[in-house]
Amino acid sequence: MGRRYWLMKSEPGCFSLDDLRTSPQGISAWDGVRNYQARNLLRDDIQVGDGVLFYHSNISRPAIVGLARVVRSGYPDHTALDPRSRHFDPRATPDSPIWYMVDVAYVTALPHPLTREDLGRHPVLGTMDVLRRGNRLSVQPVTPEQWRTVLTVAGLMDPLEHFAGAG
DNA sequence: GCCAACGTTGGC
DNA sequence: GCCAACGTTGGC
Repeated sequence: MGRRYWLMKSEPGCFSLDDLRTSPQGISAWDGVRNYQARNLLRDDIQVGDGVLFYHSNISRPAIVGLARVVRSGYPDHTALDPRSRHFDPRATPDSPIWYMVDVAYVTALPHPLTREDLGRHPVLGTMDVLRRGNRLSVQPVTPEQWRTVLTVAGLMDPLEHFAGAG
């Protein structure tokens, strides 16, 4: 299986793209996910090298604000074992950790954030899961086409590159 | 701050 | 196994 792409949501007041950028070596665990569907993605599907769209939620202008990549695949989320953590889950044990996380590395901020309005009026991006009303999944799959389109619309990829070698 | 949508819990 | 109650998420 080749590289896959994901969108990860975070409230910037809790953990922002800038928090990731300024983490040691630009790397942080994506911890605290307490939803089984998202857990399954973290544990089973997300692989090293996968691309991540970093999305800021629960603010006045929610938006895709940057890119990250996965640098460690799923491993037990130890914050579930820590009674002092606000992500503590008394059901979790070292043998049965229940919750999983991955490590992600900062890649870049988008020159301009892509707001929901931006996404919604684009023919390709308008179908993204994140726009679906009531969708609360904090880790979501993104298609390769959506990934490429985000990069192009954000100005991170020269559209003329498609024609390289064509003449 | 409001509230709709969603996931989880727990009584039955 | 059903489903009402509850807590949380997250756009607006």
